[in-house]
Amino acid sequence: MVHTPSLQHRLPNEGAHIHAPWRSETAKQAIAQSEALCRAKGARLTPIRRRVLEVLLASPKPLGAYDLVDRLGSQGRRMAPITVYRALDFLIEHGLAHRLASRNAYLASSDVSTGRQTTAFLICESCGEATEITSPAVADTVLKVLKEQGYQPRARALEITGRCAGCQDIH
Amino acid sequence: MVHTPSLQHRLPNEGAHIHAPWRSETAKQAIAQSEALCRAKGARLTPIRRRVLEVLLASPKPLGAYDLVDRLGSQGRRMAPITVYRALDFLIEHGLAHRLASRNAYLASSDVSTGRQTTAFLICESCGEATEITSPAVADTVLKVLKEQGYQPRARALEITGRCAGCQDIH
DNA sequence: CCCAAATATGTAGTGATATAACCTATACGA
DNA sequence: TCGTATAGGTTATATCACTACATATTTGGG
Repeated sequence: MVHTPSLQHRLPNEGAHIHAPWRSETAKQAIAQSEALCRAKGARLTPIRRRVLEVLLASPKPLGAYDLVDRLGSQGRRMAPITVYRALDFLIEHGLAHRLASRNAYLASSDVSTGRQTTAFLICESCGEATEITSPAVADTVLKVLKEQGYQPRARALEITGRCAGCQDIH
Repeated sequence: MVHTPSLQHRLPNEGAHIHAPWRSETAKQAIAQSEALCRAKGARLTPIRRRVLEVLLASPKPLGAYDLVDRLGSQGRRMAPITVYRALDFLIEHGLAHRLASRNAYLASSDVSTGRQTTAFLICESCGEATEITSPAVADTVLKVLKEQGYQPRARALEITGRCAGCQDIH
């Protein structure tokens, strides 16, 4: 059991936050935040990168790189895979998107302000939906374990697989 | 850098255990355990599956599927990738091996007796070595978060990235 | 403003990972 | 021992990701 009162008592549910970026108002807000963040950093959120981010934000589920190719190319000429990968690299590097290694899929960061802290993804093995959470309890525990083993932590994403509430009884 | 278990497994660390299956005695023991486990379950640890497991056990680092193809085929005819993948499927299904999604790599389960409990892997982003640990603290925290979000837990592997003690100062 | 350097994108090809489809061989129980 | 289930062989292909190099665009210094 991990005790981190200073972090936990401020938040309900031990501080796990969830977000719903694919709803259009929220997505607009996310784009605005991303633009602000890039401006502040001198990073260039070009039209291509912005479109990739928009498509990711518009999807409730993580998308594969070639899914993105398809969706981005629906209007006009098909985009080369490498172009999408480059845009994804940019977005990930600046904390605007994440890669789910266990699914070879990408999703928009739902809360840009958290930056590159340790976040966790709950991934439903049935429907594939992913919920991004920032849980101090998880972060603290992970940090502690890393420290114990002499590892220098690198803020990365934790992928936790389960079966979401809507998929409990299926199959 | 390889750490000797005798130095680490008694750290005051909330009970996180590490293992060193690639040392031959330990590997032999692991094979014996695996055989016993398969017999008990009526699962067939065939020669191919056993060889794949042995190669995994003999490696201090996770191996890619095609690494396995190379190592297994060094004597005699090259094994088809699908054959290795099928063996890996078997081993993973029975808790004898794990897949590290973040690296597209596979490693032997270092403690067969823990079965399919929640285990965690500390993966060094520099040298690629992976340390399997079973940490009650991590398991509890993850379970709690899953429960909060209405997820039904599925015992899976957690991949935690960092930089191991031996790679702190490099690059 | 113009040019040079840095950054971003286009284009073609390839490497790396994983599986499909179909068939044959072997093991196991009735 | 025969039939079924499981394992493995063979060929081809799907899927994911990147290399190498050319071109275009942006940006800052003169």
